[in-house]
Amino acid sequence: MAVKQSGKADIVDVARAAGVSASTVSRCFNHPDLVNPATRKKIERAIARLGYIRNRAAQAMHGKRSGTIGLIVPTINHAIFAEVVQSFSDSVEAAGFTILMTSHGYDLDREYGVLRKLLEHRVDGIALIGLAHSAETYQLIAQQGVPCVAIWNHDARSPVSCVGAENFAAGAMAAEHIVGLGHRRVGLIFPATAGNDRAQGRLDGAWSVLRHAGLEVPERWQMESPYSIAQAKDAVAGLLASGDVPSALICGNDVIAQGAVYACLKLGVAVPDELSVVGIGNFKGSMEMEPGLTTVHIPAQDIGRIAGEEMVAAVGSEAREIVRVRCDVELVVRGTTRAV
Amino acid sequence: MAVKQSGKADIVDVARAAGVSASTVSRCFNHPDLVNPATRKKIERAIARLGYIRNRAAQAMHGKRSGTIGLIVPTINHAIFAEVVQSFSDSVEAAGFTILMTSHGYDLDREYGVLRKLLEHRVDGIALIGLAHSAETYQLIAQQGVPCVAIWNHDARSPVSCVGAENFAAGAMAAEHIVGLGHRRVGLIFPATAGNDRAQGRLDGAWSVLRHAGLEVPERWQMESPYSIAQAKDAVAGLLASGDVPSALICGNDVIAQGAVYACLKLGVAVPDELSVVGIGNFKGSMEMEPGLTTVHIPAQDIGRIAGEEMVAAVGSEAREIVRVRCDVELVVRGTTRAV
DNA sequence: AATAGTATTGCAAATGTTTTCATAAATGCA
DNA sequence: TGCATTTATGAAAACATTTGCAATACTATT
Repeated sequence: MAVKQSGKADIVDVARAAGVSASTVSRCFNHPDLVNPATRKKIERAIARLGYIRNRAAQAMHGKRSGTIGLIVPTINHAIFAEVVQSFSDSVEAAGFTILMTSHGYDLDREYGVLRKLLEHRVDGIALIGLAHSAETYQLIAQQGVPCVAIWNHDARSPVSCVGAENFAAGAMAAEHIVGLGHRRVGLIFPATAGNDRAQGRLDGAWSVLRHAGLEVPERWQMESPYSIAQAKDAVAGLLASGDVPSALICGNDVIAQGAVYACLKLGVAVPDELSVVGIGNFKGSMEMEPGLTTVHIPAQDIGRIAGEEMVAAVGSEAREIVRVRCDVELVVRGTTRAV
Repeated sequence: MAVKQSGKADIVDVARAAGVSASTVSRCFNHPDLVNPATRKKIERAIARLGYIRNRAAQAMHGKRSGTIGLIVPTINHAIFAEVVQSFSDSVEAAGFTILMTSHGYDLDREYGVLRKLLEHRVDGIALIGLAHSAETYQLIAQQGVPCVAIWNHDARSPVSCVGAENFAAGAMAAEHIVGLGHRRVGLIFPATAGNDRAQGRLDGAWSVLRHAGLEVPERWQMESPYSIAQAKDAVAGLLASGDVPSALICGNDVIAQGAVYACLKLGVAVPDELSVVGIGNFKGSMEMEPGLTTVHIPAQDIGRIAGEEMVAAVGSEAREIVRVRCDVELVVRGTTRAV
């Protein structure tokens, strides 16, 4: 019997080639201990000969797992998400799952749309970034009863499981460091906070500490910049050129901080002697910069790994309890800050 | 009639609720023009009321598209892959596909394994990074007749479609720039080339130009470093500390180049006055560095977008012709190189 | 009014697999 | 040797959907 058109073998072709029934072939995959070692050999040979590849779509129809985890990110085109996505992905792949990934570009309506698509594919679980999502998104997840883990933020009152750091604490820690060094003239540069609860939390944390210390921040020292080196550099260069300059700058993340340091380098402003700069995140490269960036470490790799483990556990169990894991942040003092 | 257990509605529940047959509901999704607008309304209301979500696994069983594209990357934890993955992903998502993503950590055997898994999920197409893959991988793709696009490299004799730049040209361009500036004492720092045809091509290109110019590169100036700022910085710092230093350094990519520049900054070696540094890639941040990095621009975003478009086209057509798109590289001279 | 054509819908078969149940063969024990 | 178990296998139903075909109702044409 000749091989059928290549790439079209199904389970009954294999069964025929091995001289057994389709049931036996199926069992050979799913309960190998129930089939005679001799027949198993025959079947395995037939599989190899025909180049058979199981069809998970057909398996998934039987209420079985699809073997996929849906991952929804704002964008992967950032150092920080790339790192957390990679470790999350490694972690769930180790348990045999594959990642179905989509991005929404910080648009919560698009997020709802891609969530629906993921559910059409019958993902076994959903991972999201952050805890700021639309009511429809949360409702759909609850209604479908699909395991869900929010990555990156910790909140004791989160409506779904979460694994992450407290952004408020991170922002507060950065500000405390600056205040503790005696700075009174402090600038802030953060991204727009709409739909970005990470940034919002950090900013709130920083403000809380600054207010508590009795510091005012004039409007012109409150800057907004997306997570882009180029735009942050421009914004800070503008500030430096104005001549009216704070003695310290708290940045929404390390990318912004890096842009700020480059702006200083370009305009001949000494860091940290004339301006102290603190970032948040401790991204790759922040340590190696010259001078090394003082920042608040957020353990992205741990967060991704733990989130993956929680996801696998949730998919494996029937209970839908909410688990919340807090990963601690930590101040890393390097060369871009000094006492005034 | 009460709603069934939430999240469990199937197409016949919807049909019952709308007072039509399942076929009509199915048609309502797939050939809406064939169903009466009035019935369509009824059905849509029923869908909304029951919170029904189509099951693509069941659709995929009918030889229909699964609506997924498999994407296999060595790692996403690099600026450069993140960028190309993002634009590829945007591009295929615009056509309604979702990305099934896996990584293999530069291990070609694992690559074969994850490819099989992707095929089990009946992806409509496969995207790979680079053209260096195992014979089994290529064979499986050919045998399954699944559309395939290799991203990142261009090669006129590639066994599958490809969209990318010629790494040989990129390496040659970097070397020509250095030679053209009159440098005779040149160092090389590249990652290990096993399983990484991008690096190999660049290195070959650089060597070709250097040899042609009659330059020798002593062993001690041929360094190896992975794509890591930290390790590149260490390696170059070691070189600088040795006292026997070239006048120019050609780096395997911008991450390595950045590490090299930081090493100089740290040890007080002036760039470009004492050492010229050229990178390859033109990553985000390379322009904003101080001094700005001279590098060879590889249009990652274009490559990702075009690869996505080619993928969508290939999935839509029956023909399996190989198409090869070359994206040109370009020298970007900034502040880290000067004539000697 | 008869005919032909078109629009709309339902029935039933098909898709590739898993699983339940039943059957058959082999084994252990008296 | 006969009976009860155990082991190995197959037949058929089930899963959620799509689609070819047939049936019906409606519209236009003569």
